[in-house]
This record gives sequence, C-alpha cells and structure tokens, in this order.
Amino acid sequence: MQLDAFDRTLLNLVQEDCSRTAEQLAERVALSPSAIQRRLRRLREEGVITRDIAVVDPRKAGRPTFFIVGLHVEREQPKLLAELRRWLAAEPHIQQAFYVTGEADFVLVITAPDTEAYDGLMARLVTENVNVKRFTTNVALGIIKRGLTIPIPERPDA
Amino acid sequence: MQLDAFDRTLLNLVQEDCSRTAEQLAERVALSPSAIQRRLRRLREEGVITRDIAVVDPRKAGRPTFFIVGLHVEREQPKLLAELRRWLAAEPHIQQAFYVTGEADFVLVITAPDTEAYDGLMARLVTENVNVKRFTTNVALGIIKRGLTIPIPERPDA
DNA sequence: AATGAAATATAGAATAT
DNA sequence: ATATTCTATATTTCATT
Repeated sequence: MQLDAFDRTLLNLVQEDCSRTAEQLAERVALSPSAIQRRLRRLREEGVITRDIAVVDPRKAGRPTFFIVGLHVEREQPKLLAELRRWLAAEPHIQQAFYVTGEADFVLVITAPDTEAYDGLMARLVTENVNVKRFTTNVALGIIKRGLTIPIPERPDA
Repeated sequence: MQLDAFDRTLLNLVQEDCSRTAEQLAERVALSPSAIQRRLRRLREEGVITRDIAVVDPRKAGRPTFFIVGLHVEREQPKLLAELRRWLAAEPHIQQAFYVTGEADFVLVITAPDTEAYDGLMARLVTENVNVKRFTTNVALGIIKRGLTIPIPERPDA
C-alpha cells in the first residue's frame, strides 16, 4: 500500500491525538472532512493504523516501577526463540520486547507495581523458559519520554 | 485522586482500545453509558489518561529500524542531566527515554528510517551534549511486542 | 454525590450530485 | 470533492437514590 503526502501527515497527526475530529484534521490537511474520514478508515482497514489506545500516566495509576531488562539466552535455536517470544508477548507486565544484536539477545521494558512483583515475574520467566541463561536489570529512576510515535517524513524517501 | 474498581477496569479497557463506545464499555462494566462517559471525561481531566493515540505499524510506514541505546554520561550533575533530558525529550525519533540505575545512565528506544539517519542522530547527540561520554547500540532484529499498557489491578493494593 | 434515563447536539457513514 | 441525508454516539439535562 502506497502512502501519499496526505496519508503521511494524517498519520503524524493521529499518532499525536487520535481523538481529533475529521473537521479538526481538515484544518491542517487541505482535504475535506469526508475525504479524511475515508482515508483514516482505509488506513485502519489496511493495518497501517493497528489500534487506538489511551495512554495512562503511571504516576496516577499505581506508580509502577519500570525496568529495562537485557535477556541472554542459552541457545539461538529458532524453535526455542519462538517459544520465548510467545511467552514474552503473552505477559501483560512486559510492555515491550525486542530481539536485538549486541550484548543481550532481548531487551524488555517491564512495569511492575513493586520490586517483589518484578522478582516474581522474572523468577517465572527463568523457570518457565529454560533457554534463558541470565538477565540484567536496570531500574528506571525517571521516565523522560514514553511513546510509540513513528515520525513519518512528509515526502517519501524510501 | 482515588480510583475505584470501575475506574480501574475502564482504564484497562481503554488502554486496549480507546475507540470503544460507552455503550460497548457498558457491557463489561456494570454502569450506564452516561456514567462511563462521565468517568472517562474525569479521568482525562485529572490527567490519569494523558492522551489518546493511534498506533502505527512500522512495517507499513517506512519500515524504520529500531535501536535500543545505552547512554553513559561524564558527570551526574543535575544541571547537565536536566539539559540532556530536555534534548532527548525534544527529539522526535527518540520514542522512549529512561534514566536508569545499573550499567548505563540512560536507556533509549530510537526509530530511524535507516542506519545513516541513526548515525546522524547519534552524532548530533554527542556533539550537542558534551556530557555524553559514550553509548552502546543494540539494533532490533525483531519487534516482539510494543505497547504502553500499564496493567491496573482490579483491587487496589497500594 | 453519583447514577440512570431521556433530551439535544454533534460527529461519522452513506449516498448522490 | 462537496453537499445532503441518515445513523450512531456523545453531551446535556433532569429526576432519583
């Protein structure tokens, strides 16, 4: 699916705020509200926009602690890795998981109400996934920024 | 602000999908649609819900590369750290930034259209922030999970 | 004080020009 | 691409507990 300049600015706008009305978006996109609605519907149907979510302020919702975790596996066997991936994806407290090059094999961003909960989670992780060799924990002392926005250049260059 | 059981389930639901109508939410929250709307409005006013955003599929929007970066600073002086924080927060390609304990001082999640763009960004980072000593890069080979959801227990335990 | 139900207003979806 | 209608949702108001 090809994205034109209109699609790209729309994507940038709804990544900031998806509660904007088509009319409000029309003030910034040189398109009629109905054209904007059609495009947004198409972008969602095509899976360019995968979902619309509310972002909650952690300080006002239980003050969870954030942990950045580097995971090291025993073997790089595809089967074992796929299993681990599924496990990570299914765990609600794991916000994000990347399979990476470099020192660690996986990097995780985890939220837990407290350190004990985190310990419990990681204990389960290592016992239920024997392929996990070890992990290194970084506790977040401060959250500077937290988002999923992918900046989309107005003009395509790919 | 105190969150009761209704607020908590609502928060869990809108973190999954904020495009649900009050009527749909009412099927799962034993409240009338109007009560639900009032609560959601209050949660947004109070800043418990900070914003509503569309999540874009990176594979369908330019296939950017994700980088997980560990940042090491020269000095831990509050003034210098605050400056760096501001710089990180202002940079659109930096999706997330945490100030952490452990080996690195900051952990960043960065998206860039390609490796050159990443190089350019990091070059700017180190030249414009002399307090940055060095950094370690992990390239994401695969994204297993990507979200901002904070699981909120139905019963408060804090 | 907060809820539920009915009123109005607004935005979205579909159709036609 | 705009204009119009139709439908659904959100917003407001009010009575009730």
